[in-house]
Amino acid sequence: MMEKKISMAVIRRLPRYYRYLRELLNQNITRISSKELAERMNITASQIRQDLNCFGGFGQQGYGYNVTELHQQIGFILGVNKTQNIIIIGAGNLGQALANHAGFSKRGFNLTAIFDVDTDKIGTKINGVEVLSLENLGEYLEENDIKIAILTLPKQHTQKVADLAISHGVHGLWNFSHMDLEVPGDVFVENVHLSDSLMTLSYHLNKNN
Amino acid sequence: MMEKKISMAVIRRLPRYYRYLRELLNQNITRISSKELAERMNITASQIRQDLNCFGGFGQQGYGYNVTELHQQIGFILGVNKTQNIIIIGAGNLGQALANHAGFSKRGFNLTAIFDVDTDKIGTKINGVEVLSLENLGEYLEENDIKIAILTLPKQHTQKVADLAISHGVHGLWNFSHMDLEVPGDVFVENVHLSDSLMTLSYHLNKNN
DNA sequence: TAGATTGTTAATCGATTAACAATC
DNA sequence: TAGATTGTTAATCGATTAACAATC
Repeated sequence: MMEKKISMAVIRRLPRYYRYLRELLNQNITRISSKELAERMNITASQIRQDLNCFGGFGQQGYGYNVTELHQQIGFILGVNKTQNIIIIGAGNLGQALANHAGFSKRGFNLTAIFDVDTDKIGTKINGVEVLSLENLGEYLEENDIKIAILTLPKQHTQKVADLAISHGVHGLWNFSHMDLEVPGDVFVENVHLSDSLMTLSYHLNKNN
Repeated sequence: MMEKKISMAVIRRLPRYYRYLRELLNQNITRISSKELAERMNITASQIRQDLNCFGGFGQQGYGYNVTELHQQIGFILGVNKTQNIIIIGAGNLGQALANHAGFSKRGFNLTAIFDVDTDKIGTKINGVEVLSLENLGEYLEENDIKIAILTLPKQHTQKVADLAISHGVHGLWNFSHMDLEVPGDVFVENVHLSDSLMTLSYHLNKNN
């Protein structure tokens, strides 16, 4: 499928396009030019056309883009057109919040299990999903088709749990631990470093002091 | 303070430097060269020196950087050396999880109140912090020194609540709603679009299909 | 056909890396 | 002093924007 390498900058814009196209569909707008979409998104039309052409010619000269089709194509590129199983490792505040988050299932992510070490939590259900013992993680991954694990556990344990998950077939890690993971080249890590994010905000409020 | 414009790319790396320097301190390492730090962080020494020199010459030729001093300087640049009051607007799953998150107070962020519209929640406490009615938000902001608001409410209401907060002195928004905010030029928005982040991860697992 | 807008090439801009003189 | 490593300038690389021929 891949010909030239797609830059990270482009990839990170795709979900935003997807979001704006969804909004257009909600407003029953079926056709849009790069120029008008650019105005709505506050970027250049040139960037939109360059970005989309990384994946193919989705538009039509003289007409623009068909919103339904473009939305669908980007959904396909992002892999949200199908169901993907995910697990959460770490049933703390954040893990629980993510388990209860409604938005993920809408985008095809199917939470099948939550893992923790706390015996008070093991055996209970969060948002209808069972909490299992971390001891059974390897076994569980062998028996189920899980490519994505959400890491919401204390940072001291994150690397070794990640290693375990990877050794049992997980290829994508959504890492909420406040540290960087080392993984093989064929595993992708998406970091959500909340403290880093908050510090960036703080910087902007304090830069003129 | 500011002379030349600091690029966003540099700013987003600062919390990561801060994190690695903290780690060095924990290991009782008091001195480090850009070369060695670069190896640990998997970036180039050149980039480290360029980044740091945006803010001043923190190093010493022939020696390297004093870890304690550099850590402190970056903390100062990020504004985490002092206490900053923050509020959470929206006491749902995510709002509650953030309220319970221990890490923020460690970096000087002091949660003073949580706002919601749910009468069952108003008057209760989350992690020792009172939940107040959203109706009292404007009044509260007038009476307290709050520069940062965390937005964890349904996206349909986020823009108007943001407008209200801004009109009462809030200058930084940590936006967890799945939408983009429009704000005046002197207000900074840091977005945490979790769905976008998860879709980026999904892309990488599906790109070779 | 004429008008509009894409796909794509070329130009510009900014960020990263390399090189090295300054200096501790 | 000699060795090491910074601060900073120059070179390279990549990403964004502009321009325009292709074409619906």
